[in-house]
Amino acid sequence: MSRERVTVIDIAHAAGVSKSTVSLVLQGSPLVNEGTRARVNAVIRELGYVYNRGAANLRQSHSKSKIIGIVVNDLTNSFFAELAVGVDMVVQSAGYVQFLSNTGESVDRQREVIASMREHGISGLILSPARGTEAADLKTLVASGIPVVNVVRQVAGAKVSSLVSDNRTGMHEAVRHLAGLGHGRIAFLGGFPDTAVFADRLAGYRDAMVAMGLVPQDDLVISSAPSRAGGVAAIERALVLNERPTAAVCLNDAVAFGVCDGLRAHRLEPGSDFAVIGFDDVIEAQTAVPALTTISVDPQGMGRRAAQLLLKQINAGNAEAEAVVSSVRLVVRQSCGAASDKRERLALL
Amino acid sequence: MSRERVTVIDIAHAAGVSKSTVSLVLQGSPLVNEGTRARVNAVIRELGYVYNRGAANLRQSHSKSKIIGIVVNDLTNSFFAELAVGVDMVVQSAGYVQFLSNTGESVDRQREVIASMREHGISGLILSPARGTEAADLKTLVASGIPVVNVVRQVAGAKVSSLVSDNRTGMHEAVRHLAGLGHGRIAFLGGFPDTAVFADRLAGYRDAMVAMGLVPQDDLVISSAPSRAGGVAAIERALVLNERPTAAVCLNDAVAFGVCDGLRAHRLEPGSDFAVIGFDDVIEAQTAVPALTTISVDPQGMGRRAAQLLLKQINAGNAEAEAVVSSVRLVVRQSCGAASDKRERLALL
DNA sequence: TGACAAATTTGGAACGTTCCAATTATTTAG
DNA sequence: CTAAATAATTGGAACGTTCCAAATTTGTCA
Repeated sequence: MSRERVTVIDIAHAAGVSKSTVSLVLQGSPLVNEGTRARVNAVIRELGYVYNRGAANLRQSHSKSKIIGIVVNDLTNSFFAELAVGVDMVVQSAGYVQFLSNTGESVDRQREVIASMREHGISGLILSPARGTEAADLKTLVASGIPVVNVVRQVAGAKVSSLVSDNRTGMHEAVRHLAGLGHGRIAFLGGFPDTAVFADRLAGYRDAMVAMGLVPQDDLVISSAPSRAGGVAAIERALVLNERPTAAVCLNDAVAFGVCDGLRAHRLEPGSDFAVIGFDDVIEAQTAVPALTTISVDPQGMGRRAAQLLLKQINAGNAEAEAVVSSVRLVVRQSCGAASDKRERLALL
Repeated sequence: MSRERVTVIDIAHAAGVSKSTVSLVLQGSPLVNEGTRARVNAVIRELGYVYNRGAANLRQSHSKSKIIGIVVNDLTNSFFAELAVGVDMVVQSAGYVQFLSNTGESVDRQREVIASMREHGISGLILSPARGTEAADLKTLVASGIPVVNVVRQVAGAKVSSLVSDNRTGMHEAVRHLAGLGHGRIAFLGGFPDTAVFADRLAGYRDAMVAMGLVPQDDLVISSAPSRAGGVAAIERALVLNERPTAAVCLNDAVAFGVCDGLRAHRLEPGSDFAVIGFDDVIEAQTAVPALTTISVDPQGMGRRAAQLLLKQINAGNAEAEAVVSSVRLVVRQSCGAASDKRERLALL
């Protein structure tokens, strides 16, 4: 079935030039005569030649493999799917192709896939590290000069670039908005306490509480898995407190959706009976009912930026690690029961 | 920064054996003495050697690159994200790594990414073809002996394996269920008429209509983009018909969600005022409000099966193209206003 | 036209692995 | 103890490209 491969030598032969010339044409070198170039290109098309990057990589530097890796901790979360799409867009148009793997929060799996990607010679890696990833896990990778950009989560002590959203400011905004609507008992729901994201967002929550003259009570901070199911669990616990909160900021949109589910299970309507704000602005946030008020981080844009950052580092040879924080903005929709929506809601009744 | 690479020769030297022996160890050959193997492995770890698959591929057959490609037409659709996760699971544990690309329904982009993947020497490809893909687009790929498995959509005339869900039977089930609930005017909403998926599902709809003694009227078949926005548009058009439908089967879940949105915009509550059934059973289907009655195709399982099929073909050398249709089942939830849910609904009032 | 410069082309040595045939070391059988 | 068989190891060619230094062709100017 598989007829034998057409190589650069076959092309050279058919075009009546040397393999070196063909190679030059392949690389778009300006050194070759226009006529020759045309002839070679014609033969290439005619014989159906396909470039063998493996062979080329053997001779060239590491950083020219035109492969980047992207490994995320949970691809079923649409935030990461979006992120991957963003990355794909920019690497694709830069002529790269991406290895994508999902770790499902397993550091073992993560170690394996990164090792596998290294064997294949990736020029760079975009990583949303699994929970529990340590700087040591990235040690050999960075030592070998492969640029790494961490997204979403940082790894303490790792000398790699990172792109995270402005978690603290974002959560600050969310709390301020709720306080502005008159809420005093605002809960912080969801997330694993040992993650940087949790810490940052919680810090923003606390900042804002004191800034708005409220008391950040520890029992209003309820951690859980950062998932829809986690959200349900968290609101369950919040609703049995002696002094129930009247509003909540959630670690992310998934948790927020779960919180809405949980509220309904208790005959409470999110938006009118209880205000909830998410974080991320995943696609479903705007179409859900009620539409979710959330902090928009534009996952696809974040993917694009991460890819650009990575490509910059790849091309720069050995740029310094760079930490960029991506700004976020509050998107007010219905789930927080904002004034404008209240009017609309009343009009319906 | 990047210190020079450790090669098999360095290992050989340090372990006091020849490079051939090291190579044998790397491949887990039984020909090498246990003592030697242990010594070599120790050195490998010690020097931090990383296997260079590019070099190995140069010498080995095409089919051993341990890379498979997966290209989908819309990664932002969580159906495909799920599918990719399924594929990743099985290829990962088979020691493969996957190139993943998104075409966004562009055949040009698709052509580019497939070409790029070929250059990198993929051993096989899982493809959910962009709209408008023709058999000719896959011609060179299959001619070069690279196994291809089409998923979700087939490409007429292409001699490649395919894995599609049983669209016809699934839609048949959906319609029969609605008819059983007493609905007579059932619309078929969403999808582009020039796709095989549309044709199959529509056929199932028509089958079932006549089987249930109903008349399949053409004005009840309303095509649109197979997206949430398309669903909104489709239901808009359905609601201005002289004789409004009272229920709808939708091309997929995305359309169904859009239909629900559109219904609410007209003060109609999906589930009680109008029955809607989707297709795919994406993750959100069970947590949405109302939970979506839909035809479950288990996207992740489908990804796993596609990957298994592909790996089988890769290992077989040159297996025949195989067309497998994956069975589906109706999952009754709230959006169709099924009896069990009506009771629950009444209890709430 | 000759000399020099510029433009183009080229052979061969790498790159890091696998594979083959051949070699050497170790057992086993007689 | 030797021959044959078996186990283990090995050097070198090959894979398809790029890179370098050198060679060849073409063009320019006096």
